[in-house]
Amino acid sequence: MANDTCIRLQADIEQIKSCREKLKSNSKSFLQLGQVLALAGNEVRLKILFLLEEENELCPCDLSDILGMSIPAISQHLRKLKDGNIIEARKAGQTIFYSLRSEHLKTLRPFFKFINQQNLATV
Amino acid sequence: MANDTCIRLQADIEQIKSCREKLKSNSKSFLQLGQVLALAGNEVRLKILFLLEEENELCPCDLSDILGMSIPAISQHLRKLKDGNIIEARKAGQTIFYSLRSEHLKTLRPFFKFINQQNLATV
DNA sequence: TTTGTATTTAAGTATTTGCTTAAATAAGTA
DNA sequence: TACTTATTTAAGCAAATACTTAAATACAAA
Repeated sequence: MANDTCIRLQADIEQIKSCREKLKSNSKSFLQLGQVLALAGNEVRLKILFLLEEENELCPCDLSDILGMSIPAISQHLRKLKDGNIIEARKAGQTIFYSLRSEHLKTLRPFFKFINQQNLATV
Repeated sequence: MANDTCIRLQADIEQIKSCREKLKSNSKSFLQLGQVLALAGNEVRLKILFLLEEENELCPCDLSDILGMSIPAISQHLRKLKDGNIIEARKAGQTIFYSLRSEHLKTLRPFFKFINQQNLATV
């Protein structure tokens, strides 16, 4: 945070002040949305989320097969998604089924929509 | 990619096959969307994108003031967004104004909408 | 109880990320 | 021309990320 040169001479001080306030009043949203986007911004996790939306629920073993990745790698991605409250777990015997939490569906649905639209466009 | 244990005994082979195909036919979308989400998944860059949407265009110096960060730090974030084709630059004298590229607005708008909705909800 | 299956956890590591400081460009001004 | 301003680039570094392998946990069946 070196105070080198700024602020610039012709800067619109009012604009800068207003921007600072906008950030401040939305700070919670930026943190919250940023976390969800950071999780979805990994290609493996994006695929996992997409598959959970499509199939309703899947277990780590199935995801490992589908994505061609090791089980621990999948499990660690699932933990991140679970820690971020994006997915939840259901136990059935020794199998654990993961599914999307409805609270975040509103945020995620535009992504899925985008993917399905792209698919229609290219086929 | 250790082939440790999977696939599980009661796995639905058809489901796994169908999922693999879904991923394959959408592979371009996952790559593309994943890159945009990875860029937006950083809180600083999310704020920059939000501000560019609100203010139309801003220069690195203004963003540095608004966000309270060094100019090089801002500049490097802007370069990432530019490399990802999310923003574009316009030169005016020695000042460079950055703005959102319209192609990606469709993907980004739900985020801004979310932020503004949250703001309404909490005020 | 032993064995096998499904999953998680832990430790190690190579790569990426996001900043820092210092130097390099580029364009206006004196 | 030299000096300031706006921005980028480069090098260095601490922290985070995403995998690996090996060990631990939990449940079910023989």
